[in-house]
Amino acid sequence: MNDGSINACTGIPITDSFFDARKIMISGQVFRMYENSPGCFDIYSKERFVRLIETEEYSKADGSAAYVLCCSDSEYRDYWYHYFDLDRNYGETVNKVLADSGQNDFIRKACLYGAGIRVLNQDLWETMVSFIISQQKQIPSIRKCIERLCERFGEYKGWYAFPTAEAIAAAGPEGLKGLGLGYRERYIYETAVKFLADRPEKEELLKRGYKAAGEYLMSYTGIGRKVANCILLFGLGFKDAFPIDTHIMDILHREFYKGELSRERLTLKEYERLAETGFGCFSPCRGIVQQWVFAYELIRSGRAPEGDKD
DNA sequence: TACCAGGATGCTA
DNA sequence: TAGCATCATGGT
Repeated sequence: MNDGSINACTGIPITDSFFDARKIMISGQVFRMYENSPGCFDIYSKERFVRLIETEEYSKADGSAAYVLCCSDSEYRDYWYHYFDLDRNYGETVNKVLADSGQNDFIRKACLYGAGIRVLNQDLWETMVSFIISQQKQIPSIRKCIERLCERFGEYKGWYAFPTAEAIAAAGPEGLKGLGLGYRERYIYETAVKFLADRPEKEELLKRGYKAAGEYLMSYTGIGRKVANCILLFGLGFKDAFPIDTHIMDILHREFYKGELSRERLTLKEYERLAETGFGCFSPCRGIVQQWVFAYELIRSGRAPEGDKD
């Protein structure tokens, strides 16, 4: 992705104990994060790029290696600090979840595994497109589609920026062919057109609240309940949003459902009830726990994606 | 070859 | 409102 011209690293140390770049990368919430070489992570967000390097120069409280974020003070202050959710105390969340998880061994293990996974605050438009693409696709395939989309429509700045809605809308409904998007081509094109017409502002959607913002997102073609919850969680910062996908359904059925129906025969309403039963106690940060549980399930089942470049 | 993937849509009853 | 078939494409 990066052509190699971006190597300067002035360095902002990140020594938070609850920060694990590799786990964040493979956790399925972000698709443009790569481990370039061992301990060296490249992250692209909207039109921005930053490099995150694991280093012995700084250490976490437990003595393990911390990180250096290669950007200026102002870039860190204005963008990446919030992007990595560094204004949130994850230690408190971990302790609360461990205390509230009761006798549920799966949640305890997921919390201990996922404690370094921060729920990133990503760009609204980028999460809308990314999670429209994500439906019925495996994570490596999602990453490839998004990269091809960036290379075709993104502005080149030494790396490819995420395409603007203008660029995708201007390409027309036929312009998205050949990227491996399949039936999602129409969803993305129509979403770009509506996004340009509405020009939704993040702050305004936040004011509307979780429910109304979700309903607005679902007015786009290709955004249903699950994708809307991903956008609410990763793009708008509603940390209580709880996306229910196939993996979460597996978990809910296996760990919380005590009935006789098979996994396929349970209705979405029943899964929502199970989610409230199992995870309602973690409000107002159910989404963070969801992300830990999701990531742990990927690892546990051997389906975690590789994060390195092709 | 058959099946599945961080689902959504449109039709039918 | 619920249940169902269908929707491209890539990977195993």
